[in-house]
Amino acid sequence: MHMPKASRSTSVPVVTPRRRSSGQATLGDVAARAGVAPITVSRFIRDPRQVSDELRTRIETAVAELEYVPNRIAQGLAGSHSSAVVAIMPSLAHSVFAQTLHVLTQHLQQYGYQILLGNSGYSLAQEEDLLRTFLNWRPAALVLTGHNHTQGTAKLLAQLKVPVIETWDINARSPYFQVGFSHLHAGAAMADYLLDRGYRRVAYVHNCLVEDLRSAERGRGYSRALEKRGERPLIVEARGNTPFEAGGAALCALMRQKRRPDAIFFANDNIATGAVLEAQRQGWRVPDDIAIAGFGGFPIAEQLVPALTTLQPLHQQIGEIAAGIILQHYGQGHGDQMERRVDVGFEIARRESA
Amino acid sequence: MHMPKASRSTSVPVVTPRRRSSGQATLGDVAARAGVAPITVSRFIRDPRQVSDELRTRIETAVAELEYVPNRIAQGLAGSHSSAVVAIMPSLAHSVFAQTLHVLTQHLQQYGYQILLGNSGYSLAQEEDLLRTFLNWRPAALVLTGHNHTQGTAKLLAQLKVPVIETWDINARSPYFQVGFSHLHAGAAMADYLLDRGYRRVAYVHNCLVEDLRSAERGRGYSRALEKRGERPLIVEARGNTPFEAGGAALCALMRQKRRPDAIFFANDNIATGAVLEAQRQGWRVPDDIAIAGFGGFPIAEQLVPALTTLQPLHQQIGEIAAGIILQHYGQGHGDQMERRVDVGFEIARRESA
DNA sequence: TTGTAGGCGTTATCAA
DNA sequence: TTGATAACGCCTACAA
Repeated sequence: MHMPKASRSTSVPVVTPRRRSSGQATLGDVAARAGVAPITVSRFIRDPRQVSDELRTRIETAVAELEYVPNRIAQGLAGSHSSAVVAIMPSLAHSVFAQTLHVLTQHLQQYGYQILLGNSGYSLAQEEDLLRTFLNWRPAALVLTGHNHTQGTAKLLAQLKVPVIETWDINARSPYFQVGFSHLHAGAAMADYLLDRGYRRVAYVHNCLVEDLRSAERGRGYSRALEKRGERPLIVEARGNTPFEAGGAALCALMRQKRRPDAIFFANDNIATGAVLEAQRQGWRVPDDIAIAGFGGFPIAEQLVPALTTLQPLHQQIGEIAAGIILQHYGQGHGDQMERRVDVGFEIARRESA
Repeated sequence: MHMPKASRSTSVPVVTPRRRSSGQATLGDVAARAGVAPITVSRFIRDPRQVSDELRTRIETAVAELEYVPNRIAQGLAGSHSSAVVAIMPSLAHSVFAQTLHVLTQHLQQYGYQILLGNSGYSLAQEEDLLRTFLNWRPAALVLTGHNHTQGTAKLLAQLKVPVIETWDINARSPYFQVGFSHLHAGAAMADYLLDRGYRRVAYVHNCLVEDLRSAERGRGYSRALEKRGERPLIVEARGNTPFEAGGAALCALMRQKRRPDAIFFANDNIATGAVLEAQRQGWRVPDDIAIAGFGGFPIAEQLVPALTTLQPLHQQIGEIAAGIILQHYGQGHGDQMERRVDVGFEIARRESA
């Protein structure tokens, strides 16, 4: 038994060391119970093969009996990084980002990683702030959205030794992992599709999220495609309390113009849906009076009457691939691939509305 | 200058202690530079008023010069709690939870809290697992969904000394903070509304998420209301790849029954939307052939043709109120209220579909 | 394969 | 108000 040294010249017999702990079993507790040194348990936890069969059994028993769960905080402090994966999203109100996060969470959780969530509100400055804060958690990896960052962010990222993954966008010059697709190509592809279908006056309508650089990038792709075929681009901002309202309002505004478009490419399926429903209320026929196309491949698009033609990024896997990169970096999961740039691609879901 | 003690009787002159650190300035570095003890800097960081004016100035300078940023991991290990707030959600694929998280994040971020995100997939067992892991992070607060937990979860929660907030549901017996509304009442309210409108054969259709206890609770409310008025409840499960598909399929199935209902109450607006759109395809008139009501007050509901009657929980504030409780507990934010149970209530948005 | 010693960066406790 | 000391729970480096 452990006997605390007597305090100098006082007669106080035994002072129980007051513990600050949370009552959870620790590595030391397991070690004591199994009759081994703490470091052996530590090895067992990280890689059971490093421990002999006999000790392994004893430790396994002790772990089970004490319901021991490794303390990730302590691991993080002692090791070079924690088990936290930082994810910074521009918004969670958008279902696509929520979806990515959902999948990311699911995959990383089961391998013992935790998600530290940041919400940048489409602001690059906020992204940098969040990054500064999160780096103090010594994350095991970073998952960001897009490849546009402030200089400060770039500097911080450059010093990091853990994987950094940029999602949703692909850009040749980034030094980090990327999982996404080219929004420039996507915008051009939909514009080409509409032109090929015979529409000539094609407008592009996006939400007024100033900092959503990806929808702006699609707009650039759209513009280039139109100009290449001798048509004049028309980019309009939609405003409203909800994306549905915004889409409906934008449609009405465009239909009132003297030189009204014959097709509209919306920056996402929600505003496109708003437009389809507004057309229904107004009695405009889609696609005869006005063709409507969306972006995102949201589930609602397929159910609308008429069903919405949309550009569907194959983004379901973005979260999954991002998780895979992290797991593989740390030697977990199934080592499928490890390319620095994964283009998940997109396809045009050709339906009735355009 | 600091001189390391000579190792016992060896002639090795000076062994530079190898640092494993990441090169970041530590509390000790700041203390050395300011000529004070580390603990004094620690106090300064947590509450500058605890330090005399003179030392405060010196420490401030040192912090600035070294660009010192506290290590959250170490704080978490040594302190009674960290600056992380754990949020465990049943899913992020559902926009309502994503929304709550979105707001929670926004509010807590600006006060220096970080969100540790868990995804329980509607499983109480998983919730317990996540909780065990997350408790090692010594969170400053916990935000959970619902008041149903495993025994293990309950035991863990009972030991905690930080605020625990259950969201989305209200139940008188819980000892924790609660922010939400009564799903039992909500279900009954919509059933009563439909009965009051003259519908007699009212069915309830919910998604087949076995563990979504809240939609089941609304179903119970619906059943009670019907029985109280002498009608027979009919509860049906909707199945499909997407909620929209599921709603459409459920509608078709019900319309084919010999004793077909004259009104359907859907467990959420997405499946209700699927039903409205399916009715449109099938040529069934809503509400004349079949009345349709939803739950959730999703933005799409208002835009549909016909617009969807829905029960709208006033849930926008759930995340905000939860954040407020946490901030107030730690003496931050604006001290509005601090009731243990906040009923955000709901209202029936009466529209064309029922 | 197993163990010892010391450190990771901070805060709690107690004493001055 | 300030400081010395010992946690917090684990991991790295090195030795046996």
